[in-house]
Amino acid sequence: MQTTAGTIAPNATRTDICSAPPRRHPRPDGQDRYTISEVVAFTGLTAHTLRWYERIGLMSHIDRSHTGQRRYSNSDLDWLDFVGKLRMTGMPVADMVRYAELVREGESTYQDRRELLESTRRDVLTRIAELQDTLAVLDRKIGFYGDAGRSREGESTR
Amino acid sequence: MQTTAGTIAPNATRTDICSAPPRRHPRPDGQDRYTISEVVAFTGLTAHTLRWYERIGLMSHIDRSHTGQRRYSNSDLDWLDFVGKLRMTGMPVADMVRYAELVREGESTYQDRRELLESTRRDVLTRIAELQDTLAVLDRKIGFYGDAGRSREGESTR
DNA sequence: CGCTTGCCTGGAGTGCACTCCAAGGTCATA
DNA sequence: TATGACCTTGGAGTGCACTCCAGGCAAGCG
Repeated sequence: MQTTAGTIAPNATRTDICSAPPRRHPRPDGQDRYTISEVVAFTGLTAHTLRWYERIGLMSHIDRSHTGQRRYSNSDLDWLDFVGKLRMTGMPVADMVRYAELVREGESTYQDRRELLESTRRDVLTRIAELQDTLAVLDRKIGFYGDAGRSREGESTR
Repeated sequence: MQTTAGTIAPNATRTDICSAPPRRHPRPDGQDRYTISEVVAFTGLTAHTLRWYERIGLMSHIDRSHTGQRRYSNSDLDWLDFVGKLRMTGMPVADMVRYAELVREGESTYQDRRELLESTRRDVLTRIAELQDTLAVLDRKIGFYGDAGRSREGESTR
């Protein structure tokens, strides 16, 4: 199933007016009724996982075809993108569901959402710092094994 | 149980001669026979986890007191430190066990160990880049909720 | 029409990394 | 010497995030 994934579709009709990142969708708005297997191809998630996300409320109910099959939209794809980012921060799925609920509750939850994102942001900064620390340790050890492979590293499993 | 955690003990007798990072141990070498609960306090791991690490071969057998209780050494602490770093990279425990086995097998495994660390290093770099990407997305969204809290973000759960 | 392929559902199963339990031995302090 | 905190073991249990299964519906094609 070859799709036009990667097509640059300028989504001028969307509502994210300001500081919008250049989003690209496989098909322009209006023709965005993707089957589950197309979304699998776009996102790398499995169909199981997509259905499960819907079941637990991480996505609101997806449009259906007249026979009941899921038809995903461009904004579903955007949401999945964002969920993927949150997943990379190590945020538990339950917290993502909480965020999704806040979004569904409407504008009154702006403050809560902002706080949640800011706390996530702090977590990300911490994690980056930890990883850079780890990188330094790895570089040091790789140095031992590479250059001075002879001199014993002070390493043992105990 | 207050300990002298954080004490700067110059471990001049250790074998990591070159490019050694300034390691600090709660007690100097020679008096380093920590109980499991001391190690819990130092590392933040649970006693359960420490015993489990030993069982699965992530640590080689720990010294025991005359009655069979575990007594951890400074180099055990160093190893746990390193394991903590590897854990932060998202490396599966099974891979860490593999690395531990390589260390136990001796110098003949230098090449393998180096390759493992280098592949881990690449993973870490990738992860840092992903997180920085995520950070940009978060900052953008936080901007929406903060400054122009009124203008609708192009966000919905679908 | 039959065949294949794709999709549907609720519920059960999987793998990972712990996490806890029961039953008992040990150690420090009063 | 007694009390209570700490330590031991093998094996079972937990929580998370999927992952799969059985049984069935629907569409496209020779």
